[in-house]
Amino acid sequence: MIKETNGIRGGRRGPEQLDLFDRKILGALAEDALQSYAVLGKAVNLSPPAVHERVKRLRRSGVMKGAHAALDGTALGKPLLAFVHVEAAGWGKSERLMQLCRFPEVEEMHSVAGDASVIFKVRTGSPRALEAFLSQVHAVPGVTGTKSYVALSTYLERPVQAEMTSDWPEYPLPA
Amino acid sequence: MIKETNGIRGGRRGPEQLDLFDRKILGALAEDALQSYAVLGKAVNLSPPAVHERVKRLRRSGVMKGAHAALDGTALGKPLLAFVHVEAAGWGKSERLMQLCRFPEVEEMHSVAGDASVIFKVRTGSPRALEAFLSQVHAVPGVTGTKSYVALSTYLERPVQAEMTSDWPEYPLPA
DNA sequence: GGTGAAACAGTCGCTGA
DNA sequence: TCAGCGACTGTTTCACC
Repeated sequence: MIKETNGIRGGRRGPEQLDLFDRKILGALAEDALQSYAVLGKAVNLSPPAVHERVKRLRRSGVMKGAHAALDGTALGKPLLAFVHVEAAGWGKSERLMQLCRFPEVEEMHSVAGDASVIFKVRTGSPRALEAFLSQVHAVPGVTGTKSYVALSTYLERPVQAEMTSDWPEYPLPA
Repeated sequence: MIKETNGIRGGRRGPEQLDLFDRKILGALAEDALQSYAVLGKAVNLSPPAVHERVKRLRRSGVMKGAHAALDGTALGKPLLAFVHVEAAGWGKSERLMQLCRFPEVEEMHSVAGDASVIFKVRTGSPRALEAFLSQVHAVPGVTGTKSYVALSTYLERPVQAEMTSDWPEYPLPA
């Protein structure tokens, strides 16, 4: 006989709900993934092994996919950030278009609903490099046009946040 | 007398150029910020203390700003990703608009050149929550309209890459 | 999930080139 | 002056309560 120690159903696996401890741990790791389990445990009132156990579980379940260094694009020689909207005849997502992801300048690629088929987020070293990317996009069969939005200032750029505003409509604007 | 051992000028400090070792280290840390200096050193053929010294220097100079955990939006209960373009009368960037960054659903905010003043990247739990965000945007004085691009699929989403394609125009499409 | 101990890696000082 | 080596400190991680 199987003892049900996991809450509701013993057989449930995968999309298990996250409790407040998990949210706090994930939020702290999203801010700084390099802090030790000791300080992490202090922040959430848990022992280091307990934190470690939860982090391992969160990584296994796929909620936390890893940790990445945050690099400064300008310092790396890529001061130009742009969002490129691609309009295409028919179904925009083609194998040919996805090959553009090979370029290290491309950071994101989404297919979207709206008056665009695909949106690229591109960080280049110069307007010339952005032009070269656009020429590559236009060389893809089916592409009918592009619209580029060059970032003048970036006021916020952060990873996925663990918190949610529980009830949006009534949520007050924070002071 | 000061010996010039740092390449060109001994007195230069701050925006020092990155050599191939730095690029490799940064690239490896962008992929996985949690790997030890030992394996990092093996990857770039450097001793662990040497790698550590370089990482410290890169953090001081601001090229590497930190490390963040990569969380899965869907697993966190935020399956809906959207880019919201804000059109505003006059200069779009207002203090009132920047307060929207307080919402954890907002991940990016850029002022851009093009037929939009500001672009938000928003990750919400439901269409209802996105609607609530849009209502907050429209409540900001000066905002004349919004255009939302809801992501249907995300084909690529990665941090700033350390590599650059040295010469874009002639760069061949990778197979 | 908490407590202890062992294994491990990060960190500093030293030596050699 | 810089890279490689060894000892100390702190963290990770395991077995047990």
